[in-house]
Amino acid sequence: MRPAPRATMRDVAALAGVSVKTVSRVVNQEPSVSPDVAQRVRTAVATLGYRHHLGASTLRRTEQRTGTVAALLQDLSNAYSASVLRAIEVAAHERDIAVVASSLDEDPARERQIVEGLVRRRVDGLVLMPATASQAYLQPDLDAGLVTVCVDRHPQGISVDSVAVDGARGGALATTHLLDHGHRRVAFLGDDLRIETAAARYAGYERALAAREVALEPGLVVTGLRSAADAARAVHGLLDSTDPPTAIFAARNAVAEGAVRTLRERGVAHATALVGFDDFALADVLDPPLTVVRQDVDAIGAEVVSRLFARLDGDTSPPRAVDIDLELVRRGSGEIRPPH
Amino acid sequence: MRPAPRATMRDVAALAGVSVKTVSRVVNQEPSVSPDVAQRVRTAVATLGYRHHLGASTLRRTEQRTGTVAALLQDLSNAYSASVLRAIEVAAHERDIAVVASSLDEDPARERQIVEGLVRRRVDGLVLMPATASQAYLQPDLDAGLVTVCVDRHPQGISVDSVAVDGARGGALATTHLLDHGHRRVAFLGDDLRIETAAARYAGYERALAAREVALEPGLVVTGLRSAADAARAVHGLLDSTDPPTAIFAARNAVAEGAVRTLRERGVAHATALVGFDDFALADVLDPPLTVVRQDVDAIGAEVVSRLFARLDGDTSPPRAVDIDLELVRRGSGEIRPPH
DNA sequence: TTGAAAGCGATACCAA
DNA sequence: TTGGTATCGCTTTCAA
Repeated sequence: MRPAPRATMRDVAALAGVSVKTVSRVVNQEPSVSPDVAQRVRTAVATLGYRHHLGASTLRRTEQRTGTVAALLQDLSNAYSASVLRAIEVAAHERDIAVVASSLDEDPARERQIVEGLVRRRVDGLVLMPATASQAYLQPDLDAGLVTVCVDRHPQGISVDSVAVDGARGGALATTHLLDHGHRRVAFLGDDLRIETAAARYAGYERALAAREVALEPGLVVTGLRSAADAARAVHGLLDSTDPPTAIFAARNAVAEGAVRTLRERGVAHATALVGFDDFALADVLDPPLTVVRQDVDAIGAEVVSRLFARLDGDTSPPRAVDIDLELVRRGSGEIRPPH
Repeated sequence: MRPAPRATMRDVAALAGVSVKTVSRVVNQEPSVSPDVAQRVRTAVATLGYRHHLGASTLRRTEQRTGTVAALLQDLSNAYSASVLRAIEVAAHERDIAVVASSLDEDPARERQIVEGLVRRRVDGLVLMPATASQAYLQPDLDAGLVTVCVDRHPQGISVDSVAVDGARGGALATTHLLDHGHRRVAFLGDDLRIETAAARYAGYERALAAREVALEPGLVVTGLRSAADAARAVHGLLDSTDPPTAIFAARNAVAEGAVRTLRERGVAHATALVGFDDFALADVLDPPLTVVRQDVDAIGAEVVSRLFARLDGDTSPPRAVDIDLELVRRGSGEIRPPH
C-alpha cells in the first residue's frame, strides 16, 4: 500500500477558503490575521492532519536556518561523549532544534565524510571532537556561516571556539599524586600519542617526573591502548617484566577499567597503586577504591552549549578557548605505598 | 561580517557552460553524461566550493526521502540507550543516513513534542522507546509513510515492529535465583510500575514468588525509583525496618548502583544478596561481585537496525514483535545465603 | 487584514 | 547526450 500523500498549505487554504499566504501567516503565528480567519485555518489544519514542512520553509526563507545542529563525538557509547551529547540535546530541545549525533572513532576519513553529509543537509551548527589533524577543510563552510565549536580538543587550521580541559595538568596531577606516595616506578598507560588528549596527559606525566627528578623509563610507557582488553594485555606485560612498576597512571577510562580488572586477577590490586582518568560509576566502592582525575563533564557540556548558541544567536566576538577545571578525586588505590 | 552566499547549481552550470540539468546529472552520478562534460562540471564544483543542497533535492524528488532517521530514547547518558543509538548510528552511516538523537526522560509530553518536530523535518524513520501510554497519535504520520520501530517497549494503539526482552522472565530469573539460595525475604526495588518494563520485571518477581509459594510482602516492594540516590534511600529504609530483607532484586541499573553503594556503606554487602538488571562495567570486580540479568544490547541494536532498514527498503510484511534473549550472569553477590 | 505572483535550489518530464 | 520548462511546498514582496 502506498502512503497517502500529505496535505499541503494549498489543501489547507482551499478547505479554509483563504489564500496560502494566510495559512502561512497562521502557521508561523504572525500577528496580522483576524481571529475568525485564524480559527478557520486551524480547523482545516486539524481536519487534514496538515504538518508544516520545515524543509520547504527553510528553502525559501531569507535566514536559511534548518533548526538542526550536529554533534560529532568520538564514541557515543562512551560516558564522556554521551554526556556532551546529552547536554547539547537538552539545550537544543528548549529551542526546538534537532541534534544529529555521530561517532567518529578516531577516524579522520569518517570525520570528513560525516561532515560532508551534514553540510549537504545544511545543519546550522557543529560540535566537533576532531579526529583529524587539521580541520582546515571546514573553512569554506565556516565562511558560508556554519557555526562550529570544538570540544575536548583544540581546533587546528581553523579559528573557532573550543572547550577542553588542561590534559597536561591532569596527567601531572595523577603522576604527582603517585610520586607523593613514594612511587618511583610509575607506568603510563594511554592511547596513541598522535591524539591530542593522549599526548597532553603524557606530557603531564613527563613533566611531573621531571619536576621530581625521576628518570622516565621507556619500558614503563605503553601507548596505543584503546580498549579494556588492550589495557589488560599491557598490564600483564608490565607485571611479567623483570622490574614491574609499583604504580600505574591509566590515562583513559577504558584503560583504567582493564587495569583494575587485571590487577585484581593477578592478586596485586592492593600492592599496585592506580590512578585513572575520567570518573566511573561505583569507582568509590571498588576494592581498593579508585582514585581518578575527574573532568567536570557537566561543565564542559554547559560551556559547549553556551558557545554554540551564542554563535547561532549572532555573537561575532573573537573565538574563545575555554578551559574547564580538572580535579583529583582521592579515593584510596592511589594511596598505596611502594614496598620497601 | 555576513556569510558569503553558497554557490548553487546555476552558478556551477554557468561556469561549466552547461545547463543546470546536466550539473544535476553529474552531482547525482547519473550515467548519461559524456566524460569531458562531467569533468568540466566537477572542476566548476571544486572551484566554487559547491555543496549539493539535500533539502532542495528532497523537495522536488518523487521519493521524498530526507535521508534522516531519529532515535527517541529514554536517556542518552544511560548505557542502554547509548548502545541502541550507537548501533543505529553505525548502520545508518553506511547508508549515508543521518541520525537525530533525543532523550525522552519518561515524559509523554516531551515525546509528542519531539515527534512533532521530527515530522516537520520529514525524517524517514523513527526508533522509539515510548514514554507515552499510547502512540495512536502517530497514526496519521504512519499512514503518510513514516517508518517506526519500537524498542525496549511494545507499541500501544499502533501496529509497528518492536524489539524488546521478556522483562517478566528477567524478573523471574533474578527472583528465582535468590529463592534458590534460600531467601524468603526478597525485596523488589524498581521504577514506577506504569512503565512497561518496570511492570514486567515486577510481574516476574511476583510470579517467581508465587511459584515457590512465598508470600509477597508489600513492605518489601519499593517502586518509583529512578536514580541511585532514590535507591540508596529505599535501601536505608528497608535495612532500618523491623524485619529487613535478606536479598534484594534491583530492577534497574541506577537502582543497583545505589543498592551496591548503600549495602557497602552499611557494612552488609556480604550479608545481603543482590541481583541487578542490566550489566555494569566492572560488576565482576566488585566485592562481592554483582550478579545481574543481562540484556544483550548488541543483539537488540542489531535487530532494531535490521527492522528499521528493512521497512525503509520497502518491506511490507506484517509487523513483528522481536524478543531478544535474557541471561542471568551469576557472579557471587546473588549467591549469599540468608542467615539461619 | 488579505492575496497574487515570483522564486528559494533542486529534479521530473519531455523535447531536441 | 543535452537542455528547457514546470514544479516540489513554502515565504517574500508588493499591491489591494
